Amino acid sequence: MTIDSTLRSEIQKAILALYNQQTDVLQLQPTNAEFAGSHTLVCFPLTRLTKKKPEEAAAAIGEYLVASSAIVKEFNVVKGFLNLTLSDAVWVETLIGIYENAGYGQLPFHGEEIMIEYSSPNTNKPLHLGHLRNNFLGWSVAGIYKANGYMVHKVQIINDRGIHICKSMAAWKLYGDGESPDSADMKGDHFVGKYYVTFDKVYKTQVKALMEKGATEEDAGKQAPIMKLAVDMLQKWEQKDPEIVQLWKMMNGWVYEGFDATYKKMGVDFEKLYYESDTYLLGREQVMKGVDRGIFFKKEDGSVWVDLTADGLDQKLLLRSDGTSVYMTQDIGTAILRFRDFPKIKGQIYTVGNEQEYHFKVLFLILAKLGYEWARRCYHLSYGMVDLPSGKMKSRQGTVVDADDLIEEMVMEAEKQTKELGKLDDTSEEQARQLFETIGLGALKFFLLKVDPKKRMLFDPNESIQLQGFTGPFIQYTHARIKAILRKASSIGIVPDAAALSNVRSLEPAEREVIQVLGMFESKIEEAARDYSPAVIANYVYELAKEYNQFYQSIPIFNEADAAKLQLRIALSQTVASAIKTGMNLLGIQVPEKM
RNA sequence: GGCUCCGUAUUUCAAUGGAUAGAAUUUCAGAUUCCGAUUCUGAAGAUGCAGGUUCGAUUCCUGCCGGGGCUACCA
Repeated sequence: MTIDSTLRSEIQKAILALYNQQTDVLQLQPTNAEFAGSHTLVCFPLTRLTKKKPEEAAAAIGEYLVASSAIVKEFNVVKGFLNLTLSDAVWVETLIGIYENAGYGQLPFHGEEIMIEYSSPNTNKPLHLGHLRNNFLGWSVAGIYKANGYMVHKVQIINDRGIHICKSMAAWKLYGDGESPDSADMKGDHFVGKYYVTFDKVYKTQVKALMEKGATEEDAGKQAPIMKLAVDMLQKWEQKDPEIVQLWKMMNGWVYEGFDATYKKMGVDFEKLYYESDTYLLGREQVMKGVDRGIFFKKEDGSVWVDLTADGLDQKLLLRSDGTSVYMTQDIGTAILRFRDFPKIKGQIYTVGNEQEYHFKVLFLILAKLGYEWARRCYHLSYGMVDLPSGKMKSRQGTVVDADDLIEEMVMEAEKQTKELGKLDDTSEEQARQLFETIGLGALKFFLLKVDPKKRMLFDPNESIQLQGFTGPFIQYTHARIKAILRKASSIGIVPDAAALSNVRSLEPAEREVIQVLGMFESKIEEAARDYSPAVIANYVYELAKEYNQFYQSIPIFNEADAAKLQLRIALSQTVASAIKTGMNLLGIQVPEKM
């Protein structure tokens, strides 16, 4: 029973007693700092029930609560707002409850399973900044669902098939000269990406040359020899030409090796990988069946379409006139395959950028038309783009921020700034290196996760490694400092004990405030799942750390003669530390014991 | 053009229809016995424009202005 829900039922009792009315829509919110109290009941909406002015009703309810409820100590009324002050015993009890609950912040498995897809890059070039937002977001939402008691299956779809990889293949075949990532001393994904760039350059020169000879831009695009080679490779691949399949496997293999290294650094993982090359045929089969059942229709040229005009959308292509599949086709197949593989999942979450909102709207509609009732429990976790100060990232213009480079830079910057502070006396080389990674990655993850996923955001590489303010390292530091306090406490033999704590009768305001924030943790985890938003957790953990720092600053923890009070402060510190740790872990961020 | 998302301090982000719109950053002024100055306190500074709905609007509705995205037999 949380304080909020207890208080709600007390207020309901009061309204029933005073006005003989039932209501479960009470507007309860935290009290503004300028007024006394911790909880505020907004009384304007109650006028209909009470038939009184808000101020009068507020005063009456306040008086009733103080007289009859054990938890409400005082009240004051400002306009229609009823500010309530709770008794300190309630706060102490709350703290003890959290302190003794080892599983705080983690609900037990309640039987529901859910699948989350994230990452899902193309296999023709390395991961960039946008992928980082995707990966951190997906991984974190998975963690948040787990904390809410779900069994979560993390998957991704690898877009290993299609013209994009054939472009890299074509360029490598023409200019690669048998080179491999090893011989070039490059990461596999960067190596393949290099040939994708080569393709683009050559292609542009060829198009330009053809246009100078009088071809239209469209024709030139199709006629360029290197493009013809890529298209030819794609067709041969579809016909399972052994040589092409071999080349395709080799180049994708290089990319996977590179991706794996990056995933490891990012700290993300997957339970199962789906490959487009494995699912597009199932998609095609399903589409054909849909045609037979009259859900889709075939045009004269043999292409297959779905008509969504009744749903306010357009007609959408599902199979090309030559019978080959498109993006939508394989996504249909993938979705169906996943529900076959994991029959118990209640739904799927797709972590994909918001430029594909239309695609997923269509996909879910199609799946529903095909009769899959789970289609309405598929959700597109759509996130905004990451912009740079120079504007939008464009791979063709080389204005992308490479994921590997960025992580490397963040770690180096963390090292530089930590060394400037010069507090690494007793740590080994290995520990120090680990710490720099923890701080660098922590800063990066926190920076990308603290913003509401739905919104586009700005990433300034120069400013991203802040150690102060609303940042990951600030919170990491707060945790490390609490740990130092706890080490000292245990060295002088202070061990909190619930029975002793419950003897504490009065609290300092700063202590009350920390406990109040602490008490909101579980509701924040629920909220984060409901909104698919790690930003909720990031904001909460920051608030908690800030609140603790104020407490730390205003109250000398070890200058307390009263043993029970001292224990309470240590219990408080310990509880905050573990809440910070749990919260940060939901964001995929480690918190060091020392830093 | 149609559909859709977004416009908040210098800047980057907050704000279930609630009180004097919060943080961080920047600048200036201060604090610190205990555990660790990556901390804390104070000051300055904002809702694109015009209407509407109501006790109350950053939030909901309409229009305008400005920006992004989608609107492929690409993925």
